[in-house]
Amino acid sequence: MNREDERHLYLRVADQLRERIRSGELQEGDRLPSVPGLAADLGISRSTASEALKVLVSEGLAVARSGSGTFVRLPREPQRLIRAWYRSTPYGSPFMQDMDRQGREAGWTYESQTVQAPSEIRDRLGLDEPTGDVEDVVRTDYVFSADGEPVMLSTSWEPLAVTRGTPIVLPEDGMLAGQGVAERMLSIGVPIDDWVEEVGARLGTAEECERLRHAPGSILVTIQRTYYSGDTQVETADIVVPADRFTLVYSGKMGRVSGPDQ
Amino acid sequence: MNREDERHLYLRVADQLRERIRSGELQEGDRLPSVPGLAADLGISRSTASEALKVLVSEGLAVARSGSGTFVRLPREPQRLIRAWYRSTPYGSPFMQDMDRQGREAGWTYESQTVQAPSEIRDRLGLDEPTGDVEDVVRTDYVFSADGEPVMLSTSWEPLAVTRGTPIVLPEDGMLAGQGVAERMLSIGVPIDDWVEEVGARLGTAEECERLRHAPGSILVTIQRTYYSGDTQVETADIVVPADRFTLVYSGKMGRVSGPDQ
DNA sequence: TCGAATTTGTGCGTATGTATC
DNA sequence: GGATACATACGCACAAATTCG
Repeated sequence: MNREDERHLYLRVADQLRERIRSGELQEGDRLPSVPGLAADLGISRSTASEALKVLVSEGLAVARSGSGTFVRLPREPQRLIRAWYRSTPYGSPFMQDMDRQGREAGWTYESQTVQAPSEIRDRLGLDEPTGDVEDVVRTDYVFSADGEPVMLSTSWEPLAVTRGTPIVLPEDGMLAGQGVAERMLSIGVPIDDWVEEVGARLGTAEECERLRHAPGSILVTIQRTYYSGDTQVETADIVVPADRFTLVYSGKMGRVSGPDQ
Repeated sequence: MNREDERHLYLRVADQLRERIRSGELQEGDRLPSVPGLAADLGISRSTASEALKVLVSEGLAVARSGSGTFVRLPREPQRLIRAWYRSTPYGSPFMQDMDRQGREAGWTYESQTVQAPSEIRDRLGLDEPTGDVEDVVRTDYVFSADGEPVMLSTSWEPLAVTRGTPIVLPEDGMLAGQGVAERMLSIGVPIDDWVEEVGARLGTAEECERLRHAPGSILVTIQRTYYSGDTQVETADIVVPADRFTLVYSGKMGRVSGPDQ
């Protein structure tokens, strides 16, 4: 298990703790030895003990709670997030459906503001160069949670050219709040025909990890989703989910053309 | 940009450095200020300066080279890998098509062997418990390259129950070598109707990173692909691509059922 | 409600090892 | 070899969060 007899003290201490987790001696939710405790037991400095615990946290095997302790957190089998079936449904957003299917309680918080779209978003929405300081999109930041635990972040951008003057300018306002983009757009006569998702992965920023209550440096799966009505983009969103919690499931029929440009 | 006026010194220093990268003052490959340099310039301790640089490294914006310095490493614009259009085509595998479209020269090496499927693969292929030591799948390991550079690894599993006694038992043998699974299966009267891809991300193992000529610890996007003919699985594959090189593009029409179990 | 004890996190200092130039 | 750089390891102090009596 050990590589090259491990020159560094903090790595050896981390190995030792990891082994106690692997063997089952320390179980999910158990408290790991405290920094001062470890230091005293092993005759090492508190800094070194702290470094060792940080290794486990960065590996996702533990979470540190300030003032309380460091606790074992075994990686769960990632949940499947279905992203290609039944995309349009009259009852709630795709996320809610997915959580329902898995018997978990979905929740979300959001914050909308009207802004001028940055250039990357302009590209994705097919907007022309801005004229002066005109605000031309509604940006909504979501935090989605399952059983009260934050699990997905999303930033949605909707062009005011599409929604201005309609009852759904603010996504989470009015009768169709929480209904998903497709239903809201349909209600103002803009049916969404096609979707495109661009999937990647990267390390989470400090801010993202904090909002997801994840260790800094966690791997995130990123989705850039764009919705089309005919040939025009009517919404685009940046979605991130922690890679250790979710896998995305796409599916389709073979040999069919199913993209927006055909 | 800053949240809650950033209580912590090392985070403020990190912000400052990040801003110098974002603004273009520090470019790809440039050396960031050294730990002692930062400490002297800003009147902070070396430990704090070191912590600030670690933040950028953990965000993937910089790499630290012991004895040399810490250098800016901007993420490259990833290539798009189309995974939902024109899945079945008579001319070459989906990977070849994709590279063609981008004007890059596709290549691959492979190695096939007949083995007994491990339990996880049995699940994915819907195989029963093995009887003794019977070998029941053909496993093929691929390394795909673009312009001579390795960019994608794939391990494919095909049940012998489907291909035994046919000319395509070995994927890269005979007339249909390099033609993709769908064409090969079709040639023996097994049309592939549906595909399912499960997408995740994780750190690459040392071996994977080496085979991809990537730095150890790179983030990989993982795909578990399964092909169905009717209700039976006829192939499954584990595909990995470096997250800094590729994003995956999926697309579809809204509100259609397009999965294998409907 | 308050305070004492504990724990993590941050920040400072120093020293040493080792890689790079 | 010498200078410089990062990484590890030690020490200490204090702040902030949590727990518990």
